[in-house]
Amino acid sequence: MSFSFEITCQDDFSQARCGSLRTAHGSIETPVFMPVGTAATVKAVPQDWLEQLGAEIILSNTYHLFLRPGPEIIRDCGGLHGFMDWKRAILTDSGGYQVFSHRELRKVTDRAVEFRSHLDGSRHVISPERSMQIQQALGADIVMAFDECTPYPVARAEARRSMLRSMDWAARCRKAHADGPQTLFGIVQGGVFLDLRRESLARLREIGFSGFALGGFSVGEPRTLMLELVGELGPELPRRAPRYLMGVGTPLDLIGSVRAGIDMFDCVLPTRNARNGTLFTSRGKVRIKNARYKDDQRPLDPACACRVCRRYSRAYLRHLYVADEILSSILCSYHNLYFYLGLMRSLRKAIRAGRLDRLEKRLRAAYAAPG
RNA sequence: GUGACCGUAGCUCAAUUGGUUAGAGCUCUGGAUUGUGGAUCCAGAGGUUGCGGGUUCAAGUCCCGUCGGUCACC
Repeated sequence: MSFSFEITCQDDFSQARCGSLRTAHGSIETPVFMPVGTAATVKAVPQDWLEQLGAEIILSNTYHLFLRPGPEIIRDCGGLHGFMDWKRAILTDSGGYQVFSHRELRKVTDRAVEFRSHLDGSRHVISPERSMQIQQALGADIVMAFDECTPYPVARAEARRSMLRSMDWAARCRKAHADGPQTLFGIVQGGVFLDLRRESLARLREIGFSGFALGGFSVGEPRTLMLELVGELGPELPRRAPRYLMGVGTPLDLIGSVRAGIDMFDCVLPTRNARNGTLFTSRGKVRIKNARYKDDQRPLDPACACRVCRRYSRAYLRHLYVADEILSSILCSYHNLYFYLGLMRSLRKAIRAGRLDRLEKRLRAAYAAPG
């Protein structure tokens, strides 16, 4: 058995819990944040820096790797682990989300998704079976079912039709999933309709998965609505399996969802925002391109112990960003991941100490709306 | 020195035969970014049209002078 999940601590005051996820590539302390490495790289962050940051698992993407360089090449290079020389755990997304975000390039039927490559316009088809096949070639420790991400806003009837299609696909993924070291997670859909979400979850439980994800959130719905739904659904997800909220989120989203019993997250926010000059600090967001930092010699976040904050000034970081220097992305991405992974460490610690409230209060002070 | 051409936003340029409140791109300033298209989007600021006269109901546009620039010729 190369995969297992053990709950090591349950918070007395909320649904939050700490756990340990075991994979063939090491164990993972939860709640965990998975940096996003779409194209077999967490953009601008070398693998050994990721190790230093304490990342125990990263996410990569079936859609992008399927188009380039192609699953055969990666398989022949020893799977994603060998290809990118990453010795810790990897989760691959199934490509379902790209079907959603590249809406204009696709055609969805019950059987499969036809789409045109965003790179060269070439035509391709991905079915649930094909997604499983590709993900097997990529060789991640955790693979996701191929789903349809329901957009927002959406009419209830359409949300149900979409959810049922995803559930049918989930069953096909289960069937197509080969025995081996990889483990398969199912994805709850149903838009913003709680009863549809429950129906989706019931079907997934029937099919049987080793982990359960909430998909289709943060697609434009009000943030409070998402947190409300996650607050309801989190505790209803199977207690003894890992619970994964896909694509989320901001620091406040994370803590709110952890309280609802979520164990796993991924989000492009820390890395994408880093490249766009928006940095996460203990005092809230810092937009390093702002003119006020032009001659600011203080560290980005005086309370942060990362190598960027120890060594460089805001003035220098701003200069790198404004001058469009490569080092800007590198340093900012490193810092933002340091912040996110540190936040997760603090969350785990707070759960064990029963002090989640205090941490949330502090975060809220820094990140209260708007932003 | 003589002649020709040109002076419009920080930069590069628009603006119908003279016709509303002189526009755009870039830059600049602020914001967005949630299972990543190294992408993109939104908003804002910025002008005595080199300067001074004149003609006209009306001048960035026509005329005169002046300052500055570029080129050609002495």
